[in-house]
Amino acid sequence: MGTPELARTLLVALASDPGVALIAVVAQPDRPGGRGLHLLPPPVKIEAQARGLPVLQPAKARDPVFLEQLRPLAPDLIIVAAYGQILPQALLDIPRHGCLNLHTSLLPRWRGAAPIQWALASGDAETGVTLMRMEAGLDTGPMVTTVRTPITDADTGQSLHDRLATLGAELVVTSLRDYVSGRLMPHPQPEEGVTYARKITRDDGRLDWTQPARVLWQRMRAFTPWPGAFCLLPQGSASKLLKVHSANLVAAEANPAAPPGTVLSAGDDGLLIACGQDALRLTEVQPEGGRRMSATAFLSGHRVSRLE
RNA sequence: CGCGGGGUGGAGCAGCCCGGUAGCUCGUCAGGCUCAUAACCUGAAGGUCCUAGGUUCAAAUCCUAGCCCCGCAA
Repeated sequence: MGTPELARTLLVALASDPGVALIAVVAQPDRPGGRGLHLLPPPVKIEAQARGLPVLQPAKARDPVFLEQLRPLAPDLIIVAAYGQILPQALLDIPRHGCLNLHTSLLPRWRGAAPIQWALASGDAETGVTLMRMEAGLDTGPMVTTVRTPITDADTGQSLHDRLATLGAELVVTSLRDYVSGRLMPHPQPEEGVTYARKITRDDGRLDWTQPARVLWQRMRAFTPWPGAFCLLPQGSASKLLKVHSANLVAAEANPAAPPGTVLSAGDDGLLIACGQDALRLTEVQPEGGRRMSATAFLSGHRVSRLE
């Protein structure tokens, strides 16, 4: 059971394991998306269909009709990755070996919806994936295995996601047999260190210049590719959106007088913006309606003294 | 028919409403100055103004259709 790219990666790994017999794939229903709001099938569905696997897409996983549909399939095990819905106990009880969840953090840190992003946004030095036995609670179940990976300055939500997806898929494939045979026993999560990774919203991408530059830099990378980082470009009475694709952290030279958002300098090396503490050098931006471009290119057609 | 912005020398933009001389910043090239707030001065090269029709004496500009890029929304 899963929905987005993470689940697709896992599905590919499982499908290539001759020891695993996939019975069915469960994903969230197709949702309208993209320009024009066409109905888009989730990545895991596309992959499953390409491999001729049955796909179930219940509107609600707790729907009794769905549960009765699932029960006769008699799965030994259900593996879940970013399915996107709470699974009721009645569902967790169906497989003989229970349900395993692949969670993209080092539990109990960052339980919840957006663990990859919040690990990055919070400046964690490392993160990882946890394979855990599911309980009714939100990511509270006992852990089977874990893989750790350091977070580098170059990491973004995208790069971390891809890496964790690969690591996670390998982890599942390598530990599946030991779990089923009982050689790998789940152990409870520590009670210390629990944090929650709440869902990301559009507004999380908004750059608040009163924040320290380091925080903005971390959030920028965390929220790539979505919602990305953006601020407002004052234009007459209105304001236009300005996305920031890449930026560097710059230690503040003495410039306490400049209010946050002030353009400290602009030139071939980008746009230097005053923050609550230190400064951020924007090197690649994208004005609303335009394509992404270097800050230098942007400056050729725009005079800007302040961002909001 | 979800909403909206855009396609103009190599790059980024203005001009379009109110048709009539191709503009600005950067880059390139040549020269000057001598080291400059992102913005020193002078000169030069470089453009089928996305495409196809239409209106007009005249279309980057108005009308119609199409292609391409992007933001919001998910």
